[in-house]
Parts: sequence; structure tokens; C-alpha cells
Amino acid sequence: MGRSPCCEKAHTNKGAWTKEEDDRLIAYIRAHGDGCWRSLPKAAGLLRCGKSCRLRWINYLRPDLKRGNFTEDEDELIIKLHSLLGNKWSLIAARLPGRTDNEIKNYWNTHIRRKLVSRGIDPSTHKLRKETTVSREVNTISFLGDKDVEEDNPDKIFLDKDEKIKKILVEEKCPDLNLDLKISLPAEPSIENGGKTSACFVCTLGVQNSKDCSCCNFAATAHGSSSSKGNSNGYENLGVWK
DNA sequence: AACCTGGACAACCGCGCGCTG
DNA sequence: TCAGCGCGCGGTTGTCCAGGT
Repeated sequence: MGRSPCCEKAHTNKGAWTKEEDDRLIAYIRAHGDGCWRSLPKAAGLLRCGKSCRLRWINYLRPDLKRGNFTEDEDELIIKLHSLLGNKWSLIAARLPGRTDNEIKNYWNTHIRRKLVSRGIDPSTHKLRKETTVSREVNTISFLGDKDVEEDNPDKIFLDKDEKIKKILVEEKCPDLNLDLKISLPAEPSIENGGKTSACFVCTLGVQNSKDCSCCNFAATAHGSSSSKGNSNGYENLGVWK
């Protein structure tokens, strides 16, 4: 039994969006806000699938999008986050304000992948390729071998993974990367951190109120990050501080 | 000038997950 | 408890365009 189609395909436009369709979508979302994508096309007078509207808005029409080329810093950040998160483009995009998952995914496939290959690094594993003569250091993050523990206590292994990620990336792989990752929430600041708004690495991975959650415990324990030293490199609101 | 090729990016498709009744 | 619905995500495809032959 197949899944029912998300919309009536017979009477929906496909392909590139016209200026008029864009204007209609923008006007409707400005007036009513986004969400409820299934009913939005009809309400906005668009002959489009709701998913198509959502994609168009998120990837192209949203006012807070940062158009234009990726900077070298963004490149490196994407590479580091990809080595940590894999193809979790939405998670990566969450740490790059103004960039969308689709944009990052495309950029990865067209630019960064090639860049890594030219450096002799396998883009999918972040390992140095065997044929290179460069010394082989730890270049990947593996959770293999924790299977027994994971089955017994999934929560524990999650926190252990968090610590492992921090250890490998901070101490061995990316000594310049602070993995107290934080996502800014532009509309609704929740946690004040010396003027910054952020959620800690543990929270961003979905483990809130844990003992390792630095933002949930923020009142009691201040982040020991470089932010308190005023050491800014423009990534404060990404939560990735050098 | 015409054709071919590959890069870049917008858009589509199918699936998984969470929510709700 | 479970089925249906809607949303979001990641992979894939389609289209446009610039550069090369």
C-alpha cells in the first residue's frame, strides 16, 4: 500500500517559480506567517504543492537568508561540522546563520567535496586517503565498539559520545574548535551569556537538563569559553569559538 | 556558429518521525 | 494503542549557463 500523495498533482505547477508566485507567497507569509504548508497554497492562491511552497520560502525567499559566496571560515566550519555530524545538513545549517541545509548540501557536493579530495582527504570519512604519504592521525570519529554499553544504557552512551566528540575534535583533530556549540535564537533570546544567546552542545544534541548541559546549568556555572575573554572571531552566535 | 561537457544550484521525491484524535 | 496527517530531512534529478572544442 503506497503512501498517499502530499497534494493533488494534477492541478499543481512544477518547476521554476515565477516572480508572481514568489510575490504571492511572500505576501501571504508576511500577512499570515508561515506554517500549515498543506493549506497554504490554496489560501495564498498558488497552484503549488505545500512542500514546494515551504522549500521555496526556506531556501530562497526567507528575508534572513545570506546570499552570496561562502567565506573561507564558513568552508572550514562546514568541514569540521560535517566530520562531527555527517550528512546532517539541517544541523550544520543551524550553526550557519543565513545559510540553508539545501545550500550547504549543494555547496558541499560541488565545492568542498572536491577541495577535500584535492587535500587527499576522503570527504565521506574525513580520513586521509591511503595513497597519501602524510602522517596518519586520528581523522574520523567512530562510536564503534560501544555497542554493549549502548544497549545497556543509551543515555550514558550518548553522554559518553558527547565527551568523545569533544575529546577527539578539540584535543586531537581540531584544537582550535570549541565544541560548546551554541545556536543563536534570533527571535526569542532565552539564555543570556554575556550578551550572547545560545544553547549548549549537549542541548543542541537533544539532551536537555542533563548534568552536562552547560546552558541549563548556566546560572550555577558560567561557560568557561573564550567569549568571556572577549575573544571574538565572528562565530559567537554560531557557538563555535576559537 | 554549433555542439558538447561539466559545474552550480533550484526544485522534486520519498521516507521517517512526531503529533493528534 | 494505533492509524492518519503534516512537516522536515536527505538524496536525487532537472535545468541553466559558461567554457571548451
